[in-house]
Amino acid sequence: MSREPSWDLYRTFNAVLAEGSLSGAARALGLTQPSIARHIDALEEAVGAPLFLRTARGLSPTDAALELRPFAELMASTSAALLRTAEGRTGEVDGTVRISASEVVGIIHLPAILTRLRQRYPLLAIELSLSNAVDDLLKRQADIAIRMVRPEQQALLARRVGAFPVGLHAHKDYLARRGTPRSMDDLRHHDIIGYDAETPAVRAFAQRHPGLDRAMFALRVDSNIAHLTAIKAGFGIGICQTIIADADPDLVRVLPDAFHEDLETCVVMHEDLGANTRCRAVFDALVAELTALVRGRQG
Amino acid sequence: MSREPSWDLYRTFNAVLAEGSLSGAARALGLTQPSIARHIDALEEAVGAPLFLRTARGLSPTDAALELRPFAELMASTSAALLRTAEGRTGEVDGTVRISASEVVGIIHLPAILTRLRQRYPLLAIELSLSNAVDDLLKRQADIAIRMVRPEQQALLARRVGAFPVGLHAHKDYLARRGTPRSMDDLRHHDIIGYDAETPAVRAFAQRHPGLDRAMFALRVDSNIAHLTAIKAGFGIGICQTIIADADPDLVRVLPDAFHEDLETCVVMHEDLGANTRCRAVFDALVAELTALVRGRQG
DNA sequence: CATATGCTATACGGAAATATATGAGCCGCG
DNA sequence: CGCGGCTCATATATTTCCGTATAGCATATG
Repeated sequence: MSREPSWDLYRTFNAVLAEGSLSGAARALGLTQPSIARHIDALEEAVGAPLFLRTARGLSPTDAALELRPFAELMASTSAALLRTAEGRTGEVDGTVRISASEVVGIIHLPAILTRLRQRYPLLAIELSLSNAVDDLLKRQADIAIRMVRPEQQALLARRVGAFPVGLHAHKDYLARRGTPRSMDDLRHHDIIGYDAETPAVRAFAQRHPGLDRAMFALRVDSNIAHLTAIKAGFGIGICQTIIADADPDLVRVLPDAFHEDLETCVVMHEDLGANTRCRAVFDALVAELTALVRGRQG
Repeated sequence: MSREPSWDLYRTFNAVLAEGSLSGAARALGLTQPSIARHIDALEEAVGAPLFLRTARGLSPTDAALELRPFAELMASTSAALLRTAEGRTGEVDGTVRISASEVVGIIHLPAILTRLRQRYPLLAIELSLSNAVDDLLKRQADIAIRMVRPEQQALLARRVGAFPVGLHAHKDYLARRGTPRSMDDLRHHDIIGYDAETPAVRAFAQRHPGLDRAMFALRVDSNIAHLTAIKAGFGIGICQTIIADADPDLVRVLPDAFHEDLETCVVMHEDLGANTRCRAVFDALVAELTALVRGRQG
């Protein structure tokens, strides 16, 4: 076997996949188109298979390229994580921390917390990645994650912060217009805001609450933030965290006894980062703030 | 910020960490010592921190280097996994598959299974990584893993093959010499083979079996294979899979009612490899063979 | 104390990879 | 139809990087 190819070829490979053309990749990487072409030629030689079909409008990836793509992307995110970790090793809390969280946490809860964090550590930069994907940490796409599921993974440092209670809510105008349901059965005559995609999480949810099925959803959307704004707009009855609803005097909890869930929440970090001053500081602050947020709710 | 450094620098960084010297790394990578020195200089420039202390006896890593090491190693194993995946994309089952398994599975159960697999697919090469580490798949250090814990990780394709029953066993010569225990309490007067390190798994085991604690272990060793050979040598009473003990007429099960465990076993693969002909074939074969092995035991 | 054997650091010529410049093909638009 | 904008491919010039050779230093050995 010939010697291992330069790892830079993988970076070029990523860029070509992302841009769809040699010249686009060249612009993205600050190189020139002939160099990119040579890189791709070399990589195809190394892996022993064509990776792209050359057309006049650019390059389209072959099956082989798509199969190799996740590996190259993992290398890219790992490299980014390495540079992030290396950044600002001054003993002070500076540099960049990348946090992965759900949309709701990132949009509703984190801003205030991050504001305080930034005031305390003026050199700290923060990147927020909002999604419900749960494998960000292992793909090194984030340094710290806020998760609603307890990670069973070793090599991860996890700390529980408590449970966010979740319930059905509606705007008071909606209830004035349509009446307040007295039982889960009453919900059949109401406008329910529910989920669209059939993800495993949604299926599990449906199993826990047989009274709420897809057929009765008047509005189907995956974004929990969209749920919240639809509730606030008086569209109907939907699910949101009670902490959020309580902060808005116009929102009313519906069927608090018949429907309630607790979102167990953890702050999670890769153990490799445990010794990193900056990540550690952000981790501890997130744990403290979120714990206080949940506790404050209970008190 | 300056442009991202060449990813090849990380490879050099790994080699210097592994070899402990510039010239050693140069030999390992097939480059020359001045090139390695330039790479390390460039990397230190890029991360903005010294990575090694230069001495006349080689280079010793700084804290910064140790902090960055896991990232660089992940890049290395990812690159290796990419090349493995790219290998032999002929539609046939050829190329290399890397399997991670426990020592016992890899040494006792797999050889026969792999023999049949190889006869069926003569072009298939197999790499075996035997350890009890469970994060091999996510670090891309293996394509397929055989696990005794159910992975809660998404992005992993897992299939149960059943449970391997485990029990206390001893050589018949030992029992002839020392008598057969009638109860767990009797074990206090016997030579017990137990574990050395205080890993979480061992702690959990100790909690399930309060009758067996570290103080009464006459031989403490972590390798389950060493347990097995010690049992066969007549050292004392130890734990091993009943399937293995049953194959040896000299071994006798002890206290079958008072002590038994079931090792739930899964074959696990990263979902990225689900479309890969070769990995898929090995995955399916492992599932079929291990299932038959466990079932055959029960029948 | 002299010698041998590691190691790193530095200087310099040559090979390799890069950028520049140019050509050819495809597509949309007036 | 013909033009401008995009693409990739090719040929040439330039820069970058690597290897060779050498020097300097520390340690081990007699």
